[in-house]
Amino acid sequence: MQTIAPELAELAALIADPGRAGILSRLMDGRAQAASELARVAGVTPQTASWHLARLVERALLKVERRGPRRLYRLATPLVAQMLEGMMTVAAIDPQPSRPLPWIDAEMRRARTCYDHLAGELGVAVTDAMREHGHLHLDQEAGELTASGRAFLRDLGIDLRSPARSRRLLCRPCLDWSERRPHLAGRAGAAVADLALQRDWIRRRPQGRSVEITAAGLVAFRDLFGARI
Amino acid sequence: MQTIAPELAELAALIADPGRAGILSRLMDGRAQAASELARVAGVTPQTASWHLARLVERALLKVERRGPRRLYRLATPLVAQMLEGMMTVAAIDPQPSRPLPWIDAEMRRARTCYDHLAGELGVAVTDAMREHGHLHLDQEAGELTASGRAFLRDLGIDLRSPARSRRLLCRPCLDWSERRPHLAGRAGAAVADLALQRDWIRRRPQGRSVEITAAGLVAFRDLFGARI
DNA sequence: GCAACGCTTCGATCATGATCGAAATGTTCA
DNA sequence: TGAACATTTCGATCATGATCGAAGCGTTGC
Repeated sequence: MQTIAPELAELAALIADPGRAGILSRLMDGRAQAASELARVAGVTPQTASWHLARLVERALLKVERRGPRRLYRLATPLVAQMLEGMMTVAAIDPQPSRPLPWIDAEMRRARTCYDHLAGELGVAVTDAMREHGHLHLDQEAGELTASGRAFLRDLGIDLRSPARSRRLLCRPCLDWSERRPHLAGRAGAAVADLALQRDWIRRRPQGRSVEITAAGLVAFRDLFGARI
Repeated sequence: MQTIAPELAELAALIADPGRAGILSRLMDGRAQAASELARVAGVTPQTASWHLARLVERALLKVERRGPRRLYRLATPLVAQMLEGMMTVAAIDPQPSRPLPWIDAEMRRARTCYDHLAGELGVAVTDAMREHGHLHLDQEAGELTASGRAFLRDLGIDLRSPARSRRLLCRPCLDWSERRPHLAGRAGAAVADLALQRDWIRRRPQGRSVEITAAGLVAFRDLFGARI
């Protein structure tokens, strides 16, 4: 039975090193980072990080662009982010009753971006609020934006039309590994996160992929979305 | 930045061994298999397979049930299957221009089950046909069953109502790693696969997770679904 | 109870790959 | 052109874990 198992193992081996896992995790916000920053989060020397990065690029998990004397690395495709989402979900479950759950950084748990959409308590609260207001149907597997939801996002100034065809799919669930419940992803989720950044409801923290909810953001998420946050 | 990276690496390390990857791949059809069968597909001795299986169970990727003198292993949750789907998708891409694509077993490419739904050429053909008949909207991220699609499945004898609430989500895409295009998954996909097995349109092959399309199945998929297969 | 069978545990061996110091490469700016 | 800086390459060392033979355990059936 010739199958894909060898490639699967090879891919997994690439993620199996704590340094490389840290690098990939750091890049899950979709932005590009310099090699030195990635060496820092991986907790290794620059030369070791360079070795790791070369392997990740070679296997096309990352792509690199030169910006002056530094090299910026980012996830090669959204597919890689989606794969990592799925792995983190399983990694966070680990329902070994005896073993205590890993303590997760409070800022990460509170609010972060997951590639292009909101995650953490914030992401789940916004999703729950939209669901309660009838803007959204969502379960672990699938999601659907209602007419009410389309109108709601339109009123917020989000244009969901795109150069694609008229009938479009906007909404998918993404299982939040820290909250263990689904939050809004897909085009609609990305649009909400974009809006929040543009209106300064959230700000990216200089390091890590957690975000800070501004005072204006707290008001907006509560009043506009009805989120309990 | 305390994050989930160490757990991610640990999880990946578990999949990074070719033997364990083969075992997990073999179990992707959702059924339980005996340790000896899994040793065979992994290409290792029974004692080595036992060691691998113990690690996978300990980390809750698999669960085991004793059936007489033998032990049957299966994926612990659908979440594990979904994670492996995502990894296989990335593993199959590997767009290194120089390296030739792995040759994929013809039977696997033709038709197989992906946990609970159809995959391979068959899965994609059925999905495409449903899409062309307006039963389905599907892109890489999200999916939606139309009213026409609900009626179509109802006429086939598929009852999509479940003990859950009335407005339900049935449909998600699953990126087919051999065809590199999305096929139908979620509750609707599982229902179609169930139907095909019940009506003997497909038969599970004794070993491996590829399935055989019967003569009746070929007719059914072509005439009932309009699939080009 | 005993034999047959499936599976697991133990112990020793062996290979792979992660690491960092040192040095080289490449880019920018003066 | 030369200095400063980011990153990569090279080489040697070291730790982890995959493997299988041999032996042990547990279940079934006679």
